[in-house]
Amino acid sequence: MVQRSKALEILKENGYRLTPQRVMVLSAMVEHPGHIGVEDILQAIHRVYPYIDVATVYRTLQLLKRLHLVTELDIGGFARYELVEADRHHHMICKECGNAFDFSSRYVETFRNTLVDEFGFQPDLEHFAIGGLCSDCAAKAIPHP
Amino acid sequence: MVQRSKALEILKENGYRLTPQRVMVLSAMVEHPGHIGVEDILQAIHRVYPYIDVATVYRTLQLLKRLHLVTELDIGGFARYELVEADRHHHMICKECGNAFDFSSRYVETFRNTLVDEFGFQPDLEHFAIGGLCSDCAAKAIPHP
DNA sequence: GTTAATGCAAACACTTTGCAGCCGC
DNA sequence: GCGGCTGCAAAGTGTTTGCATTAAC
Repeated sequence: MVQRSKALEILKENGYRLTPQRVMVLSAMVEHPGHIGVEDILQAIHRVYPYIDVATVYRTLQLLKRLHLVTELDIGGFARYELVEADRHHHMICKECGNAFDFSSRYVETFRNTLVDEFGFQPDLEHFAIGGLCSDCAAKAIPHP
Repeated sequence: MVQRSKALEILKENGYRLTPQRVMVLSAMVEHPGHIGVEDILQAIHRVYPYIDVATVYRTLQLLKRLHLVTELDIGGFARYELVEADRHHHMICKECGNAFDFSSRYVETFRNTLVDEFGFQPDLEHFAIGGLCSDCAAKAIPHP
């Protein structure tokens, strides 16, 4: 995983300033591993520093995305972000409870190979997410609403 | 594929009224096979009947979705819709040119089985889409922007 | 004639942008 | 001290909702 210090270093190397806000966004993401929404980040930081603005968080996330330090996940109406990890993994997002579960990229390797071989399509597996029902919610599955 | 007449029948069977607006939304989708956004639907209908409202289109699409006549695809900031086809397929969406390509569901069957077996997660493969680079755009690939 | 569906406008949630002042370097 | 960064406020998207009127049945 990308440590916070490493990320800060990369920021600096690319000529960006190390502001407390940027550090706090990174800290929030380190402390909350996995997919995290802007609202969550904001809330986490607010406990420490109540004056940070949504716009700053968005701008910071865009910056981190541009530097390939975080990835953006668009499923479900709003964006979630995640620190880039050394061991790539992907997401199953339950449409019922909204929880997200990870699975290792090795599960999709054969699938990926199929797409490349058959269609020459190069899937972007960093942004890969799949919706569905988690085992819990599937158990209490509801008939058609 | 779900024909328009069949879809209208299903609406009727479920006690919904057959309004011209609903027929027009269905017609627009039949004439524009594949993933289509609300804006596109609106534009298509406006050529024939300029008074239809966005809200009506959204409400109609929600209704059709509830009846499993269309599926919704959330990738990329706004929703796209598609008539349910008899032969399920999925989508590769090129991030460069925006084109969408289909691939048959048999390519994901093994992948699906893995998720079910390993995690008990029931992926919703009607809503399945994957971003990436199509072969054309991959060929003219650009280094990091 | 009932009742559901439409159009309109207003509200919504999430995200982006313009700008004056601030602060990391 | 310079220039990038922040906070604030305002605007921009895409989508949803409340409500009076209209039209399908």
